[in-house]
Amino acid sequence: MQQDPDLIARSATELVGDLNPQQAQAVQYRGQALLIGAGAGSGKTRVLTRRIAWILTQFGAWPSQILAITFTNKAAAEMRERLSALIGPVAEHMWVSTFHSACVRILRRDGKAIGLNSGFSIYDTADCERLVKLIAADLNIDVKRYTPRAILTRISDYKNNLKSWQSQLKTYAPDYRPGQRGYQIGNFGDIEVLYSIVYAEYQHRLAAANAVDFDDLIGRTVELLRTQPDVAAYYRHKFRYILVDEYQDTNHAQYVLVRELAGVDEHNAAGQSALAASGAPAAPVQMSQQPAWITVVGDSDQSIYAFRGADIRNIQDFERDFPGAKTIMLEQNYRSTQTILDAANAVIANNQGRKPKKLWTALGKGDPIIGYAADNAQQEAAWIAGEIARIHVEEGVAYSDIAIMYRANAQSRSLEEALINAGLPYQLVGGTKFYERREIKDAIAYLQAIVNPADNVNMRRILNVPKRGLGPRAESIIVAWSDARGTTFWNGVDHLDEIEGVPTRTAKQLAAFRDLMRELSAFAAEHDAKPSEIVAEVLQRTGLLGELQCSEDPQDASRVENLSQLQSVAAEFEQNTPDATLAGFLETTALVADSDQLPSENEDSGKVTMMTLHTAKGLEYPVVFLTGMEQGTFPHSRAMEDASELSEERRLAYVGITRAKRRLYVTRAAVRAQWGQANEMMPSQFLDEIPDTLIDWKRRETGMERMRGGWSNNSFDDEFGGWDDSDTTTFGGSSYGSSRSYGSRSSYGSGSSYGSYGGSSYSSGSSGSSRRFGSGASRTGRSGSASYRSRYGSSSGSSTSSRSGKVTTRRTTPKSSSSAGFGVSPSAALKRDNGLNIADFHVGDKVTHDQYGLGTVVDTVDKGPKSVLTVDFGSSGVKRLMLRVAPIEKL
DNA sequence: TCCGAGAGAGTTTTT
DNA sequence: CTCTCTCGGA
Repeated sequence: MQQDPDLIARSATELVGDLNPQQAQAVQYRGQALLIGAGAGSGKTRVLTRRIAWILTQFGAWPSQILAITFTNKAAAEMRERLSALIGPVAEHMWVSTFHSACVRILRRDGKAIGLNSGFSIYDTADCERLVKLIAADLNIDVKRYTPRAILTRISDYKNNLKSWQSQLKTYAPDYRPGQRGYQIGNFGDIEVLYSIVYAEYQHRLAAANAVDFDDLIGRTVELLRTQPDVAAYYRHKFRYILVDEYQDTNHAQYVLVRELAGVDEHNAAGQSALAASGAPAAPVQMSQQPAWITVVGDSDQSIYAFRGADIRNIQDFERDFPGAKTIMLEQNYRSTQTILDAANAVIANNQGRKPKKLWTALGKGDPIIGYAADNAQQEAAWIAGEIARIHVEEGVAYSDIAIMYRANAQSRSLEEALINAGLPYQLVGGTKFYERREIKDAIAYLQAIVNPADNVNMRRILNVPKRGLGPRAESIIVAWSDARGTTFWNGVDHLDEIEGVPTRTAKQLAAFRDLMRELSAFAAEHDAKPSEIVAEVLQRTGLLGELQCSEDPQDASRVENLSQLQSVAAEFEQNTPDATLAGFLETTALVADSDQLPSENEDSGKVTMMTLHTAKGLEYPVVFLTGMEQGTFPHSRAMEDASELSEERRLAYVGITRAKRRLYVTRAAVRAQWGQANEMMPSQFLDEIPDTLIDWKRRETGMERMRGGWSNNSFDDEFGGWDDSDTTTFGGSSYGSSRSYGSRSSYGSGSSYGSYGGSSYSSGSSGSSRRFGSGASRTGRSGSASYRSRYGSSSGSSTSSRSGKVTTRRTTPKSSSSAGFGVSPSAALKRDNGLNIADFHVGDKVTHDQYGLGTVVDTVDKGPKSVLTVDFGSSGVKRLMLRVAPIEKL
């Protein structure tokens, strides 16, 4: 067979010479189904890329015959990069992508057969929620009782298990016709009835809008392959080798998709497999009616996405699902020290029903794990910051070699603050995503509406953004017209002249909107290959940018910046993409993941990385801090009851521990504020599961625990929950190095670009960066802290010392809150009255407003409890305030 | 229609 | 605490 000139031929020695026997075997295996059980750090990406190279050069396959699936774009990009290095530029046109983008590609090409036009929109969670809300409003569903989110979760479950809306409807609500108007959900005995109806309606409207959601990308591709034999035949003929990474995280739909693409079941139906008989089967490339060869790589101990429908049985039952499958286990770890692996092994061993597996390493014992028990989250964060500063200076550890991990995004706040205080550069991964910001979503909605005018959700979203006097009233006029004709919202706008009873003003504004969209469409059509120019045009012409630029609100300044960032992203896209289109650009924005924003492995960001444990999967760092090791935080409180959910938490712990290469820290806090409410936290059970000999506790018990003789016997008095102690100023790590005070350090690090990614605004740190520090101190008036104060009030501002000689200074200053009585919370006071009397105010008086700041009274109207005060706040404008409830204070 | 203010509800993890 | 929704007033 003639080889592609772009393909660098690699000899067998080059491909497997430096591998261990199991790895080499996995690379070379010939057979229809191969499961590589790849423990953490066992070099699976290496094996995967080598295997692909092997298939190309040794089996003589064409690059186009390979489909390699990963879970994130970043993983895909990385694999492609490694492949390029290994086999040359040919890797660039191979199908190496995520499940989702592979499906987009298939659906763009062949989706027409199942009613999807190629410009279809991909709805993100927010879009989907909007759609469900619209439906709920139309069907008169109480969204307080049945939240759109809960409904969507259910719909997602259906889709992940390939339950069609048709079958759901048949079972639970056979009388419902999707798209019928004026239907109101009445009484239903079974909640499934409601779900089924919404599901059906939801799919109906998605179809009408030429849109799909994330789950549909998989589900509808399966539908396509199952219902269109010619399409299925095309892909089955095309892909002869399918490789799936992170197989333990596949859900049922993805599992079926792989089978369908490979043509496994078609083949089984046609006749019995010939491959079991022959010892060394020929590569399928020569016999195209054979199913494709499947390689899956995964580790059932790292399955952490069950909440999203991942079914761990896919990997556990692989050998049963694919008869004749070969399993190869990779247990040698090349990443971590033995100490770290021992900890990981010990923790995961507590999970029931798993195949025993023991990672080992040749790297030696290494440092002990370092433990630290803090009094509260702030102190935990401060200690971490101090420790990072220390190892950076004393041990020369680069910031970019350090990662801080936590269970939930909410935990990042205190860590961020501590790093800022310590002057350490960091980068936050995840949290509020760039593409989820309001201004970005608005801009994208325009683009989406241009590409796909049928997209009712996005079209309706932008109708009145920026404000152009087209409110719910105008919207409903159009909706009524278009619904009655079974057509799209845009069609209604487009045929505005045919609609009767539109108020003149509204009609005029609607016409302006219509013309705007027509012009933008025309512009987009002419500049389709230049998404960045379309973005610029949209931002300008719609007034999206202008509105923000004129705004006084400082937040809007960063929004402007984000919008210009969007334009840069578009420009970058069109530079890196040979056949760039606007639709293509939108696709990339729809399918980005948190981890995609991480710099690739050979880039040194020079910053400490902070992220959730989920995001951290697949990554590795020399130094890892595992924070918030408390019952209720990690394992998460919602997961502690259920055995299988707890197992998943434990796998998450396993993932976290095995991210560390050289040194692992585990930290916890005795008190963690959640929602402004402080709670006592017990140490995580996962800490107990790590053999004690592996952990070197720098501080084992917290101050309070010592005071009370440990946490083992007595349960806590609720009053202790109210520690109001964010203002810890000094503390010493009991046995730790020289006692120094952390947290006040400010001279390390570059001192610039905190929390920003790529010099721009990906992270949350960029907008309103310095808002709210030490929030704990402002919690006054809660019953807990009030009683705390009365009991410990004498120690306020002074030092409490405990046996270990630890010195902690706290300040519990109650913030002066506007004229509310002692012991009454400000909000409770507002509810009744703020106690202000209109008689006390006169024109010319100065007042301060919580939001607007200083102002001058320009008018008073005495209407008893409904008295109104008019105040000129200067740059904030003149406001009329209901005196009774206004957050103001007289000066 | 727009705006501000107040009430209320919600936080696990995410392709 | 923070975001969203609802309500009342101009």
